[in-house]
Amino acid sequence: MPVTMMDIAKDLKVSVVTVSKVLRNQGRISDATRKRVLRRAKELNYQMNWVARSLVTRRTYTIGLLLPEFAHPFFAEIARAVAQTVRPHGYHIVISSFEEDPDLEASEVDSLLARQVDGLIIASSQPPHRLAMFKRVQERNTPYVLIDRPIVGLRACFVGVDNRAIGSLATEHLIERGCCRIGHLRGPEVGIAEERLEGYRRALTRHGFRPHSSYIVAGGRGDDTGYDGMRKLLGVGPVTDGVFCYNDPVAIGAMRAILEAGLKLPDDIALVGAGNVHYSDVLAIPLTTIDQGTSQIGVLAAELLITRIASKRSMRSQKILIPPKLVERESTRRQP
Amino acid sequence: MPVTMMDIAKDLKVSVVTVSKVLRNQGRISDATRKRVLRRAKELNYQMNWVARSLVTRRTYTIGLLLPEFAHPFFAEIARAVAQTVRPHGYHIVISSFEEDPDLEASEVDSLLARQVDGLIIASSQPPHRLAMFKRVQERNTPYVLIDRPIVGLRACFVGVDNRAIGSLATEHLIERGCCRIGHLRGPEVGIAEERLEGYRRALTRHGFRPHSSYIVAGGRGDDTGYDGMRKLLGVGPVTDGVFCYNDPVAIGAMRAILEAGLKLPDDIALVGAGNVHYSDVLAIPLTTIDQGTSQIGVLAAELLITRIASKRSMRSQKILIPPKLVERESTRRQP
DNA sequence: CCCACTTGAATAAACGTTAACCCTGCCAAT
DNA sequence: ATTGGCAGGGTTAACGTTTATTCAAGTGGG
Repeated sequence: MPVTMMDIAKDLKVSVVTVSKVLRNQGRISDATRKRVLRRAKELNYQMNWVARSLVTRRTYTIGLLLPEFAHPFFAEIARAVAQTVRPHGYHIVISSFEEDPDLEASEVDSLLARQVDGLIIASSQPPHRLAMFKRVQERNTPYVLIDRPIVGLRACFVGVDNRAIGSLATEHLIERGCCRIGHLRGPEVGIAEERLEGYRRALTRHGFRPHSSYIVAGGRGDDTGYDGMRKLLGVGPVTDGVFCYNDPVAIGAMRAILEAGLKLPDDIALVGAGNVHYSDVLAIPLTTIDQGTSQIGVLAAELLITRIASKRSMRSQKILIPPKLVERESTRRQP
Repeated sequence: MPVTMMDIAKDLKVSVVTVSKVLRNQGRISDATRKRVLRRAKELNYQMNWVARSLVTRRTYTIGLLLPEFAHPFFAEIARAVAQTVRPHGYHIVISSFEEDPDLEASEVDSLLARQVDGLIIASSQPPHRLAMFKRVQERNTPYVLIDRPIVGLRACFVGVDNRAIGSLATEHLIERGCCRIGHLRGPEVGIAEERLEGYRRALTRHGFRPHSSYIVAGGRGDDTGYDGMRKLLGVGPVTDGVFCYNDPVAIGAMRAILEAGLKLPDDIALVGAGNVHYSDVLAIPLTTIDQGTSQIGVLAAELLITRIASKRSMRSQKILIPPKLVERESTRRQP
C-alpha cells in the first residue's frame, strides 16, 4: 500500500531505475527529469523501503546493542551515547537486554545476526572460555565491539574503563584522606571486580600498607549486598576507617549500614564508590566516586564499530582503556 | 557469504521452497526429507535472513520505540518493560531518542517507518495541534501507541498514568499529615503538569482549602528547577508546611533547598514527589512519592500494540489510565 | 559522411524468501 | 478403465530495491 518507486516511475513514464538513481544522486540524469522525480516523490510523500534496499545492498544500517539490563543507569547512559553517536551516520540501533543470562545473550546475538545487523556492541556475560557465540559472529564477518566487560582469550575490539586504575585511584584517595585501615566491598567473581580489587591491593602495598583479607568482603552489584557487606565489615576489628566499594549502588547500601550503626560519615568511616551514577550527588551524604567515563565508552565503541563496518578489510582488533577520574564529594571530605 | 536456503537445497537436491516449508513447518513434507533438511540446516549453522523474509511477508517483527531520552530512569524502565514484553512474541525493538526535539522526533518517525517497523510506541513531544506526523503514520496503517504524554485532538491509543489522581493523592496525603499551607512546584507548560496541578487544586478545594496562586511556583523537570523553585517558595509568607513536587527530581532539588535553609524535613516542611524513581529511598531523607506504575505502562503499551498488529481490522482506539499509588517514606512521616 | 564519444535513459538480473499454483504418482472407489 | 483424492513435492512469480549492462540519440572532429 505505501508508495513505491514503481508508482513514481509509472506516473512519470520513466523506469524505476531512473527514479532510484535520482533518489540516490547517482548515475547521469538530466536536470529536468531529476526535478520531476523529486517533485513527484515529495507529492506522494515517498518513503524509501529500507528492507528492500537492504536485501540488495547487504547493509541494513542497523547495529545491535546487547546489554545485561538497560534499566541500570550505567547501561542506559551507554545506550544513549551509542544512539546519538551513530545517528548522524544513518544508523539505528536494535537493543536487547538479556538479564545477565548467558544463554539468552547467545540466542539474542543469533537473532540480531539473522536480522542482518551491520555490527554489534556487546556488554557480554559469557563465562570465560565459552567463545562459541563469538565464533559464530566472526564466521559471518560481522564486526563487533565488546564494552565494559572484557572476555579473556578473545581477540576482539574492546572499549572499557581501566578498572585497576579505579581501584588504585579510590584507595589512594582514602590514604590521602588519612585512612589507615582501608576495607573493600568487592563485586562478583568476574574480571572487573577482580581488577578493581587488584588496583586496591597495589595501592595499599605501594604506600606501605599490608592488604588484609579480612578487610575484603565478597559481594555483588546491588545496594542490598552493599548493606550486608558493610555490616559484616563493621564486625571486623579493628574497625575500618575507609571503604572502597565496588560500585555506587554497593556504596549506597554501605552508607545505609554505616548510618544505621550510629557511625559518622566521613569522620568515622570515609566511603568511595565507583561509577558516578547520576544521582550520586543527592544522597544523604553525597558520595565520592570514580567517574568511569560512561558516555565516552558508548561514543568510542560506536565510532570504533562504524569505522570497522566502513572498512572492507578486517583491521587489527583494538582495545581502548578509558582513564577514570576521581569525583570528590562529602563522603570523604575530612581532615587527614 | 552466509548460508542460504539455496545452499541447503542444492546439497540435498530439493527445491528451495521445500527447505522453506520445512523451516516454517508448513505444507506437506515427508518426515524423511524434513529430517534431512533440518539436519543439514543445523550442520551448516543456517540462520534465516530476516530481511528477505520481511520483504515478502511485509512483517519485520520489529517495533519502533521513540522516547525523549532514555538516560532518564523513567523511560529506561519503560524501555526495559517493552523489550521484555515483546520478546516472547518474536519482536525486537529499535529505539530512538529525540532529546525533546519535536522536529527530530518527526524525522525519526519517518526513518522508522522507512525501516518498515510493524508498530510504534511513542512518548511524544509534538506540540498540540501539530498532528502531521501522526497523519503520516496513520496513512501507512502502521499501528502506534502513545505513552505517558497524551496528545489532544488525536484519536489514538494511549497508555499513561492518571495525572489528576497523582495530584490529588499527593495533596490529600499532605492534608492528612496535618499540613495546611500546601505549595506546589509545578512542571513545564504541558498537559501532564497541568493535570497534576488540577488534581492538586481539586484536592485542596475538596478539603475546604483555597488554592493560592503564590503557593504555585512554575518550574521544569530537573532538580535544579526544583532547587530554584523551592527557594522562591520559601520567600512566600506565611511559609508553606507541605509541598507537592511535579516529580522526583524536582523534589530532590527542593529537598536540597530546604535543608540548606536550615529547615527540618518533614517537621517544618513535608515533601511529596512523583514517579518513584529507583533511588528515591536512598536520599538524605527518603522521599514520599507517587508510584506511577512505570513498568506497567511499558507492559500494557507493548501488549496493546501487539494485539493491534495481530488484528487485521483496525480496532477502536483505546486509552488506558493506570491508577497511581502512594509510597510513603520519611519525607512526610510526622505527627498530624 | 563516418567514426568515436558522451549523455540520458532503459533493460535484465540479482538479493533471499514466501505465496499461490501446478504436477506426478499412487491408491481406492466406481 | 476411469475418476477422485491425497501425499509429496516442484514451478513461477512476486516483494522493492540496486547493479551491471545495453541502447538510442546527439555531438564534434577529421
